Amino acid sequence: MKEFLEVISEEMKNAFEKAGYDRELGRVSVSNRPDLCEYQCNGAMAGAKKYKVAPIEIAKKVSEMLQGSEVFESAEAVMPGFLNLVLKPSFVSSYVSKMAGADKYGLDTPSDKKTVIVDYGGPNVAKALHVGHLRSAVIGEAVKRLFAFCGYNAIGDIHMGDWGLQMGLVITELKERKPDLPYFDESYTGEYPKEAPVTIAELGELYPTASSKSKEDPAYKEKAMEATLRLQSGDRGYRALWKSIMEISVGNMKGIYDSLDVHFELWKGESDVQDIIPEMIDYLKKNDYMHLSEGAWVIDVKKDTDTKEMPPCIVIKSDGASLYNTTDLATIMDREKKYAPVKMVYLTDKRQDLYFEQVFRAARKSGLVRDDVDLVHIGFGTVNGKDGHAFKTREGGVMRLEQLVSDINDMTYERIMESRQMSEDEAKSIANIVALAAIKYGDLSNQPAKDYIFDMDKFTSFEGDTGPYILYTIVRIKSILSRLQSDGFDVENAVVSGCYEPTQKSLMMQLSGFSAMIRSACEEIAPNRICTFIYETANTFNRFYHEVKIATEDDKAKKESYTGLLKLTKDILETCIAILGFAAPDKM
RNA sequence: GUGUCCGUAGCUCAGCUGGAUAGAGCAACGGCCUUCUAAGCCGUGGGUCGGGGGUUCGAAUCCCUUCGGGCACGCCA
Repeated sequence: MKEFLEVISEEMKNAFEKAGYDRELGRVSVSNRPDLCEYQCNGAMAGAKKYKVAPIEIAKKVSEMLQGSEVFESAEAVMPGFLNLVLKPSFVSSYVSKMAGADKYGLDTPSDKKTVIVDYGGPNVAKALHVGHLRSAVIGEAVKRLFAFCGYNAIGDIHMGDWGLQMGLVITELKERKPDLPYFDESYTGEYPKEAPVTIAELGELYPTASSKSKEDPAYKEKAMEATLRLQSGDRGYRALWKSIMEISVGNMKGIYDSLDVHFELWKGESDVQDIIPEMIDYLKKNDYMHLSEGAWVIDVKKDTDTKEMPPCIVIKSDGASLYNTTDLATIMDREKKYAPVKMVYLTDKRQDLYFEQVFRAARKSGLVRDDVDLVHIGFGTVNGKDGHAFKTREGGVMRLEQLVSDINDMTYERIMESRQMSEDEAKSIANIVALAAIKYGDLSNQPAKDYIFDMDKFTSFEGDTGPYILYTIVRIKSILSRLQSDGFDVENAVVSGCYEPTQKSLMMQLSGFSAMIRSACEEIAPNRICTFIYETANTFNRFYHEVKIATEDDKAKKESYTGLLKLTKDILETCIAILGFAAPDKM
């Protein structure tokens, strides 16, 4: 289905053509002066020079061509050459009515499903999830769902850090504490215990301890590196221990990601590509993509057009070990072979911008991906506290993700109990839904690349541009619909048939922008656009809500059309928040 | 030093490919609940869009320059 602005522009372009001007001048946009008109066209001014005519003359002529238009109620030419447009209510309502009946509310999707891989989450197996992991999870999940909605086969990969020095550190520290474990007994040939040697709480504490020890004590660090090497070279006991640690760690992560309604199709990590690294290295060497520099194997990624310094991409360190770059390149190669995606999207901290630029260039140059595969890095900003510095707990420690979610849940629960009457259980379950909306909307409504301030009080205050406000609006709609239902009104078959009120027309025009908004959000990988759209939609709806009483409307035709619009508004809002990764309760 | 992102109301932020009086939210103040959830709606006050040049009929938006800040810059991830 054609986008709303396209349909309108088409009408305008025809008028330009009929008036003897280039039809491309007829592009219509939403008015930035809502007090004057609904839509506007500035083409007359753009064309003035070309035709050596005063813009107002062009505008006037075009305006004449639009007399009797089915689309425009009025198209007024005003100085210096604007075309101020007001739409026919009948045109608006017929478009909206078609939208309501169309698949995905009229969004066109490609007939063949192309694959997009979204690489997000990126947790470190040895470390507890903290606030820093929030953005990657929240934005990544939204981006993945957005691609899926737009007709792609979207695959989310968590890409865990499960193979590096951090594992060696954890193993070393564990060995110090529990040297009698069978994993450390080289002569042991039996089955290793099913039960993990550490609890998740211990694990969370093991890494920080080991990490600080290794910074102070070179001998300790040496041991950790040895342990890492031993693990990587396949020591039976170490592998079994690693597997055991992985299991509890992954189990724990799943729980936390589930609580955020974040789900991955692939639980891959650095360890998964170990087997193909030799093959890749071989390929890179054979084809001379790699050369030795200062003892390390590197791929030169400098381009003549570069105005900045571009260090080479190091693939093998001078001590012969692999690193982050190695596994990332191998992962690209692996994904290319297994999924042949058209796009790979990475969500990490923006500090890794240069790093990904290097990796992408290296992958391209060496032909690890086809030329037309789009490799994009979405670097996001930091989550800060009110003081503008990295978000911390009250005590000044690192805020764990679990803690953060549970704090927001509690605050939300209290807020509900303050102003609503319901059972404790009901309030708790609603609190979880609302809290998730608060967290995710609070994050997603910001541009990904910008740092933002995670203000607990603001996020749980539920006023203004917040997730809860959006949910509240949806709940209001649900409430009317259920009232209509219980009044015996045929909600199910109600359709948008006519337009009677200004606020109703505004709401229809707002909803009409849905598919264009989704398309641009997807093209630019900007979930914040969806937030802006639903916020505007909620505002527009609430104005309509206050203006028009639906349940008590006597006119049957009006009531039906209102109800149809109500349903569409609810469906579109719910579709949007589902893409963003949260949902609305039935009441709140 | 090189590169990169940013600087918009007291605070937090929108402003899409340049367009007519720069928008929201919070905070402040004033209205609106016997009628579909007041977590809402309506209204008031508040900004030389960091500064200076330039391009243009027209600039928060594009170009240059300058000041201020964040971040990154070969063997970490």
